[in-house]
Amino acid sequence: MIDFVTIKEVKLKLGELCKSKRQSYDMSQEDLAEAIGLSRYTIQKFENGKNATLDTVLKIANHFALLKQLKKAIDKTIEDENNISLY
Amino acid sequence: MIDFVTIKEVKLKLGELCKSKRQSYDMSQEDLAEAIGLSRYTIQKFENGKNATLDTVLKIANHFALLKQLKKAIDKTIEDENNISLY
DNA sequence: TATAATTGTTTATTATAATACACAAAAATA
DNA sequence: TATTTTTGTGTATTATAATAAACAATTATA
Repeated sequence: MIDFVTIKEVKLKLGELCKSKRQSYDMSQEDLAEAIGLSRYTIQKFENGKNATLDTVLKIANHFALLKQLKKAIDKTIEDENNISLY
Repeated sequence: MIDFVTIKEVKLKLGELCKSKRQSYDMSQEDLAEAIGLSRYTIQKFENGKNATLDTVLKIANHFALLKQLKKAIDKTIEDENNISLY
């Protein structure tokens, strides 16, 4: 399995997720921006795969109730780190 | 289940994950910084839960081969969005 | 315990994300 | 089709993340 994932790809995916969630809530970019105290331009850029700050990403994730899921994933990754493979 | 997860918590968790991965590879902050072309100060701040850019986070994730896992998680979240609950 | 390595912290500077406008293009809707 | 809404894009300014360098405080190791 030789499928590389690039940083750019992930940024585009994150933007896609934001757009997908936002539309499911019937919100415009303006609505979302206002709801979480960011400018529409920041949302606009994020949804199109541009660089952003962690705070921006997490504010969006928080608004769409994704923080718990994210924390769990991080916890699991840390735990996996400690369990040395038995094989 | 009323367990809130805050943005600050997640940032601290991400820093913890970075430190955990880094140490498992027997790298110092300086080693990691050099390996991915960032300054040690940037790694230092990230590991201690400060704000960072998405690029910084993804460069670190990429170095520890976590991008594929991340992309999968995003894809799954997007898919879940489209599958309206059947219950 | 002395030495070396790593981490934490400070200051000044540079690069860039975020903001606030405005306006055009595109999409939705009346 | 006309009107409204939403999205995309540009420019200038502000806020702040990233860098670089030095030094103190810890932690590891000889």
